[in-house]
Amino acid sequence: SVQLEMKALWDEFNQLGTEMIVTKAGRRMFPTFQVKIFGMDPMADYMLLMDFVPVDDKRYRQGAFRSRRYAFHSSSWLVAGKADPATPGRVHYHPDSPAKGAQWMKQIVSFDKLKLTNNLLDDNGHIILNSMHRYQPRFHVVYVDPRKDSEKYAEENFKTFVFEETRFTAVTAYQNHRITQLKIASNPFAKGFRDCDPEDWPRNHRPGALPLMSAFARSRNPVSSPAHQ
Amino acid sequence: SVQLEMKALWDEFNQLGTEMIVTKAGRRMFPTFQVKIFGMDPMADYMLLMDFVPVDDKRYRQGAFRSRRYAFHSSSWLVAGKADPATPGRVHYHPDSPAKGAQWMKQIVSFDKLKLTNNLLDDNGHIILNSMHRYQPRFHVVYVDPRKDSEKYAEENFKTFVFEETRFTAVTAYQNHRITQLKIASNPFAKGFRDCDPEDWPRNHRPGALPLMSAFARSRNPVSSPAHQ
DNA sequence: TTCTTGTCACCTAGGTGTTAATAT
DNA sequence: ATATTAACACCTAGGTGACAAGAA
Repeated sequence: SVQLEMKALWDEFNQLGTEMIVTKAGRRMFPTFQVKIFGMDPMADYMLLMDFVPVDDKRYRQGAFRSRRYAFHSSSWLVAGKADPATPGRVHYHPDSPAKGAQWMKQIVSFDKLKLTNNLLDDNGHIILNSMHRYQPRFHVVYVDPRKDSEKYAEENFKTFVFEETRFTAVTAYQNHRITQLKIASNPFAKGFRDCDPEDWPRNHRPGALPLMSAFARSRNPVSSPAHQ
Repeated sequence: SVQLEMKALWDEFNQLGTEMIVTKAGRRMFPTFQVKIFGMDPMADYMLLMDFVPVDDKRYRQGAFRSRRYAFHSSSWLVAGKADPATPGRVHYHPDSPAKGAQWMKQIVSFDKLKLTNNLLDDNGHIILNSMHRYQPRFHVVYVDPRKDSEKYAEENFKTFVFEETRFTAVTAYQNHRITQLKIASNPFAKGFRDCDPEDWPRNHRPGALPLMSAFARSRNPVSSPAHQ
């Protein structure tokens, strides 16, 4: 059996509609997909891997609303048509694969080396996704069968785990400002964009508590004026 | 067969008498021990590991000379007595072990995670060495024998490689100023201590060329006065 | 006197969202 | 109008030798 780590954080994102950035060079996921694993044979070898399947066959686009002077993204997604043709999906093997069950079980397994890209020609082995499409991460455990004719038993040596709260929309830029703020509030690498209570997160964070979000406008670079032509 | 990487740099250090810093928390080696491997069975599993054996049974101490106002370390080592009793030496498994021969051979194998410590009670799995003693790094390749009674064949499944130019003295602080300067000149992490030709190293470095060393005295923090009571 | 320890400024290496410019 | 890209400031994380103080 498998237990999703940081489930509370995943839930919080999922409630807003999780978005993951995709870039040409590859971008890590946040939250990172991490699991605790139970019930393996400690002495047997296993391969751990992830892949990503489309949640539906739709392409999305952003709804928007407009103030007197500015246009803002709303948090609503509109269906924009049929999904782009999906190339055969890549898989990401956990870099420690293969390893013994004992090794996998003795600590949290983290897929923090996994990167998402929108570059169809990527040759870095990253996961290729279409922007503005929704995806479901899947986690697979493969028992390395020592028998010569192990192909025959592929079915029974293979187990898949799906956590629906890890679903997300692939984007090249964040569409929902609340997602942005929650990322800034919870990802240590985005600490530079926080503007309040540097102590209070994530140490004292409780799932029920209100996220420490700032107002819409944050002019970190007051030199440049807002773009509105 | 195995080929030592950065041999020219190792030779340059070895000519001066290589020193490696040991600390309580653990310090990496520089140069890093890296090898290219040839002639493995691409489909077989191998474990790669290193250990460190005393070169002799001596403890060393520094010779010194004295100017009118300051005492300097010389580059000469004096025998200071018999070696400290050696605890059973630890080994460092390359973190990718075990892996297929094909995997090991397709790129340089680097032991950059290996750390040296002088803390006899270290529980981080670092290599424990006695300061002021000389050591010879050794590189071992272990073929993972799939046979049930593999213990019987331990001898033939084991191969050791020794590069004498990687010998060094473990120290808690550098003794030979030329070693310090060569480390500063060639280790990217010490770039902050260079004071000349930031372009010229290591890009244009040739084994025959003179190392880009600065003079003895370098007062980076002019606030504090030199210690000479 | 000689060696060891802990702290520090200064780096490498790379993960963030922002922003302006560009592409579609 | 909307989506993508590339450069950037600002972080995390951790590897350097210098230095002053402490230990043997």
